[in-house]
Amino acid sequence: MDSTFYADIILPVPLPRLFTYQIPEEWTSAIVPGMRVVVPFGNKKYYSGVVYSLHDQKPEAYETKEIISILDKQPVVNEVQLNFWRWIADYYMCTLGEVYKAALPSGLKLESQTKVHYNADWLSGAKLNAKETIVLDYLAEKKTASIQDLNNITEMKNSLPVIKSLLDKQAVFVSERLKDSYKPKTKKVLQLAPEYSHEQKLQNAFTELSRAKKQLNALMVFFTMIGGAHKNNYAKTIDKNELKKKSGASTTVLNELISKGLFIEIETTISRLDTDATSTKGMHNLNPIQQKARQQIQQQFALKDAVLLHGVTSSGKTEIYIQLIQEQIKQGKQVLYLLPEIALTTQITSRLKLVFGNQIGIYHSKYSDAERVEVWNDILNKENYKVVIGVRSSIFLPFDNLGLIIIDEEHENTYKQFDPAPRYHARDAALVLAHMHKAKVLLGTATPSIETYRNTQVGKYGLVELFERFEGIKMPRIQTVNVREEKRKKKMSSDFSPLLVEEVGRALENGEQAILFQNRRGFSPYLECAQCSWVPKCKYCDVSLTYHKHINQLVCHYCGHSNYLPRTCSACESPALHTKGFGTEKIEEDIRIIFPEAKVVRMDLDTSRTRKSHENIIRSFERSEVDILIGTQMISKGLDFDKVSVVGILNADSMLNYPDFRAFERSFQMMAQVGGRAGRKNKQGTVIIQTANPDNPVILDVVNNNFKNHYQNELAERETYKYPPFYRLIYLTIKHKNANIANQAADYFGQYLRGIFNERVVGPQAPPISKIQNWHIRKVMLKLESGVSLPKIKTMLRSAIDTVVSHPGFKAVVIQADVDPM
DNA sequence: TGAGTTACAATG
DNA sequence: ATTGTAACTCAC
Repeated sequence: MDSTFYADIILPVPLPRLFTYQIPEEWTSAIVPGMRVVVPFGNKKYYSGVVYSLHDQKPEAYETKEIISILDKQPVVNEVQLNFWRWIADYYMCTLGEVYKAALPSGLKLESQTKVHYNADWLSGAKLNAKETIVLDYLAEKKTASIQDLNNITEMKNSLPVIKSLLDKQAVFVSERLKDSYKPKTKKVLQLAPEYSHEQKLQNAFTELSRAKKQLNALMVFFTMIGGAHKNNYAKTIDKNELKKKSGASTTVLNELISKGLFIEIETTISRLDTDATSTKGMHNLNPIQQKARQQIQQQFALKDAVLLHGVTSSGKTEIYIQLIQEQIKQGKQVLYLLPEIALTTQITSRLKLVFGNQIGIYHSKYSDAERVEVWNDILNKENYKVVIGVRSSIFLPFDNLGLIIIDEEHENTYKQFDPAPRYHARDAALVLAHMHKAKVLLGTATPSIETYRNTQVGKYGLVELFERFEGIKMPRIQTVNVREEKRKKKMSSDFSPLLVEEVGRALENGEQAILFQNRRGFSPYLECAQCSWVPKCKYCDVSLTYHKHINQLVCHYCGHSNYLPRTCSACESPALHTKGFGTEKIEEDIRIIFPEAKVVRMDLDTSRTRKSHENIIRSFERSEVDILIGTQMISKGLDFDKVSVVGILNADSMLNYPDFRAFERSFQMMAQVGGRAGRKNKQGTVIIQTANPDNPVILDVVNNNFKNHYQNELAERETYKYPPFYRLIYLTIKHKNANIANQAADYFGQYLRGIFNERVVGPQAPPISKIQNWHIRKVMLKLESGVSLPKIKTMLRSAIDTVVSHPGFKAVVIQADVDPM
């Protein structure tokens, strides 16, 4: 009987198994699944991993290594989370290590950093080349440097070969260090030392300080700050920095007072998160229609685990959410409020803060990592937050008592992570998470996804409808303009139809605002040779480069590589290179010519990279400092502007013609959502859709505001062509740096799969963009009818992938699976 | 001949 | 992913 215990550890590597380590005897009782530990991995690496399970089965095939240290006294990941991680890894065909990487904020993951040290005992005998000399001279002075530093000073992408040769010559040695990248924010406060609360002692102190004028002054200011030299105030603390500012005393002066024993210095951790609001005001009473919807939701929750709230924009969904959240808090439960993107958080957060004060935590990627660690710890320790507003990744927070998950804008595809693995859909994963907590799920949207709506129709989810706009706001009038006709009649001014120009002009006259919507950034300007039609392409990817006017450069939207403008055509050397296509930049330019007086602002990925700039644009639009807002789909997401009377959709066809089975579904959602921005109290808004095909069924459904018809049409199409929700899809991506090997591997893989799955296999095919960052890409699609056993399919698929990538010659082939792709 | 590149196996 | 090693390539 072996009394040694072992732990199976999740490590942040994309390897499909756990790693077993021996637990040092003194820790056998201290260690629990969910704790972080440091373990050696490979020759000289250390990783921090998460304990998945404990057991006493000694592995027979190899010698186990020991756990170096335990980082936590309590688990940072709870049991439900570990089960949830396991589900994600199985369902989305990735490793637990990949889930671990996605789930924990990086502040909770330790990074291993290789440090290079100078060997002082080294006797210079060997000859060194130029680079080696540079590195060694630098180290002789600094003693220690990171690989990063050395890359910088040698101006090499990778200084490792140099370091390796120095290592061989024993001129340097390296060490591994783990650093904890999260540091709590602290502040220093000062307090009067307790012995000075005696009147006499204090008097003496003042006398003694009579010669140290600055110290005396600082002490006086301190007393005014605590509210006077009175016993009741002596225990109060003052922020050291504030005292410094108010008294004008330097740090030395204050430190002198500390060393004399007058002050004691206390270091306290403070929260980076904004927790001023503590009020629980701002609950609005629901109107009768909202009241009824709320009751229906509760009735449905008694029968079903998930309910879809299908409510038009401005129908007051948020107020209903607030009531439901309030109820959960009363029962001592936690609530997760999922939003698709940061654009939405600002408005919703301020609304919810009014009601729930500091019980609200916010979790999204544009927050600093330290802030995210604080949210994580707050929920782990059950401190303040009962409600978390967050994006995709907030499903990984350490909830232990969820009562309700609200998934707002349920149809949004930003809930799906594309790259890297885990390629999970936060909506679908949240439904599983809710099930684990026995919690309810409320899905909310004005334009449900086909999948979700079908679930309501087959009785899996409840359905509550809310088709009345709040406070008598009318639904907008939607019109189409046939741009083909207008072009033929030469009525178009650049990309704007006469009707659109007229309506925007009228809005401006009335002091109202307009939104112009241009679908996706990809529909953007590029350079073309007027003589031979040559178009500059990215040297690493199979895409034409996009022209960015403000930086006067060509940029690849796939790898971000930017190029200066060529002066002549590379094919025929003609200097006649012209910009083609139109993106938001060109629209901005053209609209300024038509309406020179108007204040125009553009919002797309380029202008709102950061949270702040995004908020600034939205805020200045809300404050009516902007007349016309031009944007990509970003602007379609849930923003409620009060003064928007006209919305123009400049080119509806580019979305409809997109080669994807979801093109119609997305077009409907996009047009309906953007259109929903129009309209204000007591006045009907106008939506103008510019298209070459005004009779397209999707456009007609948008014009008639007929979601049900759109759903029926779409459902029929999906069934005929074997797509979700009738069939499940798995995309498989085959990648290799060499186009030939990519082809061969893809063909081999395709045949192998066809042998197992027969006609369910489509491809392999080269995708429209067949090369990204020098990786050649091929795709295979699997269409699985409902009723097949997914776990079995995935096991077979896994072994098929293993067979291909272990085939000689295909060892460097990468095959990635994307389950339920968007 | 040896530095530089590429392929591959192992990681507990 | 990362790292070490074996096999291989290419210019001198």
